[in-house]
Amino acid sequence: MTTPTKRVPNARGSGDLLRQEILDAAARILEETGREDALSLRAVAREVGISAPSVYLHFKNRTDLISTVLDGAYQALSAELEEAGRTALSTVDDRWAQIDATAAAYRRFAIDRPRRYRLMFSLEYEPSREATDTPLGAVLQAWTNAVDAYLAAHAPDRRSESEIIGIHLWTALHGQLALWRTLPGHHNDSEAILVQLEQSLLRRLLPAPIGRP
Amino acid sequence: MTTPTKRVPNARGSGDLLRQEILDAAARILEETGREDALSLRAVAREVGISAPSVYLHFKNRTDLISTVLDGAYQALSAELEEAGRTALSTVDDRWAQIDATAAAYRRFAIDRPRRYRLMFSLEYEPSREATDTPLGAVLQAWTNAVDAYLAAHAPDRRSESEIIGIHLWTALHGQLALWRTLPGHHNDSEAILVQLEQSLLRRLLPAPIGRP
DNA sequence: TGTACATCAGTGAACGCGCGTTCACTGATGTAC
DNA sequence: TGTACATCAGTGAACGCGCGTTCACTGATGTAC
Repeated sequence: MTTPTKRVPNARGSGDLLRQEILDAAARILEETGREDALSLRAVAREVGISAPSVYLHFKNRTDLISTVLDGAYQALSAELEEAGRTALSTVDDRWAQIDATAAAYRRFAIDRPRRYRLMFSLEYEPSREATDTPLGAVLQAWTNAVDAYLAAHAPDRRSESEIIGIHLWTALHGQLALWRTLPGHHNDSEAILVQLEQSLLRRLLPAPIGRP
Repeated sequence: MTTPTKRVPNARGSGDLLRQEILDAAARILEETGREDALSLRAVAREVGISAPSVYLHFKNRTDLISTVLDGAYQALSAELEEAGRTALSTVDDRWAQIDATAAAYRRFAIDRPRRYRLMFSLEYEPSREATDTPLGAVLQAWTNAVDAYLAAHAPDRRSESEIIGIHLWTALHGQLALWRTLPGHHNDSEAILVQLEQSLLRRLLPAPIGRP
């Protein structure tokens, strides 16, 4: 239905508009249309309504486009994790609730847009840069922060373990998200088993809260 | 260098020979040649030295070929896990060593042939069948068995947790294998950090052995 | 105020590639008479 | 013992597809004189 005429060029100096449109389209594909394999440059161009070569005006090549998309996704993830923790804390002022909310936010992020999550962690497009100080590093940081806040409140003598426990939480929850569909009891595809596993894991990896033996 | 002449057909009634050759070739590609994405039917045919259509004499289509390869891989994995546990047990008669050996075998399986492991658990080719009684189900069973043997020896009152702890071990180790390259300290790509994480996880998820407080 | 020109944003056609699958075939081997 | 024939294992050519990337281009807009 869209007229196949030429796109009206953006005003001069506003070349960044199309760049953003391209990234938005990629996000949309990752949410809805998605193919079974990764994003294709042509599919993104089609979604925006431009010709394929136009993408090269804004990205060096397909790899560049994809890693830009991924950087945005990692940033969105760490932001959502931090935000969820903050909100929980300001609502009920409970460090356990903070961790719990962080885990739930991570689960939602992965389950609600599975294609995006898969692309993020299939890791064919390796981070290549050093882990810290990187959008991906910020994801781990969010976990470590939540754990550290919890330990500070409930087990101050174990704060040296904040990072290792943060790593355990992240990697273990990622593993659950990758494999839960293959577990017995996954029938009808309900997330119930996933929530159970998540709770069980938190209880096993974190020291019990003070005041609730 | 191979003569591009026609392949000498197998003797009558031995059609299964080629079928096995095809599966072997797929395994070889998954170990060495491997492309960045999944196995292609044509690549497998090339590796065997036959024409692409010949594959259809033995497999319904590409999906059928791949899921046959995967079934074999799941079986190999669960067999290696059980074998590692048995060997450790007969060598040192120590239930902790059994679990430890199982984890190490899992790590080797994943690290030594990363492409195979990725294909196995990228799960684009969904198991579709019910989880138990399936090659994939046997993998979980191997974990549960190892944990149950350990609990029977060291914490008999917690044997009801064998399955859930088995699931935690499996999913958590899978998560570590998926993400360890993105963690800080992974520099020079050494597995050291992975081994550390693995040990740390086992200590945190399993009750301490009797007699070693 | 008018005009030549540079610049910018974007296009259409084409390239060569590997893919899964289909089709009609070939040629050796075993079997029936 | 000889021969016609069915069967089996495998082939070559072709299909239509979507892909990433390159190329020479177009046409509107701003700027210099």
